[in-house]
Amino acid sequence: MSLRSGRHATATDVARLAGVSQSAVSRAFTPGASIAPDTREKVAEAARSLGYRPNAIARSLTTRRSRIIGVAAAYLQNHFYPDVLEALSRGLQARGYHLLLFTPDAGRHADPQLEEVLAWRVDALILASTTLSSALAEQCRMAGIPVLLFNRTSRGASVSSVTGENLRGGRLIAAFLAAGGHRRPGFIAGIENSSTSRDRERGFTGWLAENGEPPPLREVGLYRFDAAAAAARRLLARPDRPDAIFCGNDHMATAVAEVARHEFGLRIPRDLSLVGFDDTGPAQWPSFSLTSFSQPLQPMVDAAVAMITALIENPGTPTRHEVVAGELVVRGSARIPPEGCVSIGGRLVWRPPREEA
Amino acid sequence: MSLRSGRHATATDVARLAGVSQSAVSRAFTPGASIAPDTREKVAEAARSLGYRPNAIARSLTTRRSRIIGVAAAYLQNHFYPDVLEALSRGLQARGYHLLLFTPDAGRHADPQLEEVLAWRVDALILASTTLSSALAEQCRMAGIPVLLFNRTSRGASVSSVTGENLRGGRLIAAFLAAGGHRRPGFIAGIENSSTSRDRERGFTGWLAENGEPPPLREVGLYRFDAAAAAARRLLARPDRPDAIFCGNDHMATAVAEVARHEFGLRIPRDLSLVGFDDTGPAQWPSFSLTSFSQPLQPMVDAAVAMITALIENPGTPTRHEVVAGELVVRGSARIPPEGCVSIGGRLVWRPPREEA
DNA sequence: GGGATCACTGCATGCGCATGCAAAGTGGGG
DNA sequence: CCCCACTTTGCATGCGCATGCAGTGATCCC
Repeated sequence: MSLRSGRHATATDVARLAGVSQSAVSRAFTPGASIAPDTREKVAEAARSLGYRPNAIARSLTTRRSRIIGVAAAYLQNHFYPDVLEALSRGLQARGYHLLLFTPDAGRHADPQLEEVLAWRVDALILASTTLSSALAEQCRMAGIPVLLFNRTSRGASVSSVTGENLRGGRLIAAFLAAGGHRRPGFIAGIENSSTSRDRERGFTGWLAENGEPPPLREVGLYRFDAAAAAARRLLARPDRPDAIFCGNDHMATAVAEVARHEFGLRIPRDLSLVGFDDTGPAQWPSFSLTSFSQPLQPMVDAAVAMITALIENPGTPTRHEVVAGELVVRGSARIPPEGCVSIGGRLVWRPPREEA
Repeated sequence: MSLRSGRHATATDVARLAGVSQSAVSRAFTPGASIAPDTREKVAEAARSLGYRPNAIARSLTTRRSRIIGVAAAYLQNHFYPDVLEALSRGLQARGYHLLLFTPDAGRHADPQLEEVLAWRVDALILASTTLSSALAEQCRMAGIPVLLFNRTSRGASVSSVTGENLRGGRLIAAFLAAGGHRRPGFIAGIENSSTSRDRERGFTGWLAENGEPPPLREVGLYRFDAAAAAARRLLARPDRPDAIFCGNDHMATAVAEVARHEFGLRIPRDLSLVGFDDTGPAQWPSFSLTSFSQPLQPMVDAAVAMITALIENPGTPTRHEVVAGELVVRGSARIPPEGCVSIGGRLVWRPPREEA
């Protein structure tokens, strides 16, 4: 079958068999190249019989485009990220890109080795995890490779990002809980120095302060299940236990629900209202039925794909911070305010009676 | 900083600056190559000042080793797979490999484009999904690239695999349920033609038949949440509703638990016993507290990493089918038999009073 | 009918690095 | 003091493909 046993056939092999030059073979596999239809056919024929496929590695070397996009992801326990990964992969594959996975080393510094990323000459890098330092992003940007932050932003507005409406979501949830008659709110933060957690908290506490509500009791859950469970234990063991808890994401909210029910015997929402963020995964199951501010997966991924391809194909593209709109999806985990609920597209969402920017 | 603006520095650039040949630079970055310590230092110095990193693409071209491993994964909703992905990535990164993600196109044929896989000259391919046809595996094997099936096997024993104890697990669960006094077992299969589902079912029904128990009521859940929920509805709506259900994996078991409780008002395990397979993710949460046959993640991943690197570095390695031992982890979702439970490493597991192979 | 336009094609070269080979340098032992 | 063994180095080449450039016919138009 193949010429040199074990080896893959090369363009030269195909050229020889088809009686054309290696250039012709290359052109036959390059859309839009100048080549006669029957030459193309001859080449295709020969390629078929040799089982030839252009070598993407070699192609990358000459074109200086790897068509590989690095994606740094950590802590896939949070269901949001696997979903993102799968959708991103599909979206980018459709455009001829593939994802190369980088996973931070467990023990050490949370950044995956920058070295590795640069060595692969990835066409772009997506940081899809709130736990990664933005130093990596900055370094890559300086090395000239486009970076996109997914579900987080960077302080210096120099790196593009796609996020949900963290600030608005936080405010809306505060308003929602207040409208539901809660007076002792609690908040479980994600990772302290992540923009996402900060914005959600800022929105939440901001609204409370502006509206004369007491500030929330606060614990840190690090976006992790076990840490959130521990935070919940601290919060619920207090004599002035909160009557509502806003969790930085759904993943932590499920942990809180477990602890509240199974360790403290609380009923949700009668004894405790719970609100999450993401509206994804187990949170939607009847057992949790979590009220949550949504981060619509497909729109966010679509935005990311569009931005990343724009950045690659047009290096001059200015950095942008895309904020994808979400809704406060109302389910059963939090007391429902007497007014403000509207049904949209089969979902119950909450809109504040008087909208506050 | 770099010579040609925007471009990455090359080995030649570094060589010029360090006053050595390009070969020396190459050797400086090749562990074990013949090079004097101070030459290496000069090179390192120059490389540092230029921000040079060897180009992995070019290196792959000359070494004919991409150090990329393709991994085909689909339906990351099932929590088992994200965990696998993360652990695999970490394990392989530690050995200098990276994962390139292939996702089957949503609509069409479930296989990711074989073309793509081959084009990238991946050093190996891991099929980590029960939903992928083994045709792909076969073709790759014939193309000379090592293939490893993860959590599935192939009929013709020509492709290596890592699986859990599907057969024994199925048998054990049958014995466990029988010992718990259940007399109307139900079974929800995964994907019909997946080896994993077949083996689990074979073990389950085999034991029942051998021990004079009635055959289980059977439905198909396709390893998917919604399909499993639908299967549960069919099963639970019957007049002769099963008193126990063995689900082909935990993901489906959670779906069944949701339906049983919230749609049929059943209490678990009083009205219905539930057993899953995988022992991972939400199944371990108190709300589900699922009794489940474990597929220990780290041992399975370790085995996979060892096998895949062996296959790459020693192409002659014979195909092997590694079966990683698991335990029937006893929690609260199924009635507990009067005897057979032992506590091991802080976990309650079930061992049949008289072991049956 | 002649020059020009056009569609193809092959040649040559380079992408960035690894590596076999030979040359050069370094000691050591006899 | 010479020869040999060993270490270190540079040279040349090739990995497989893309692409600028020049060449070859062919077609076209006046």
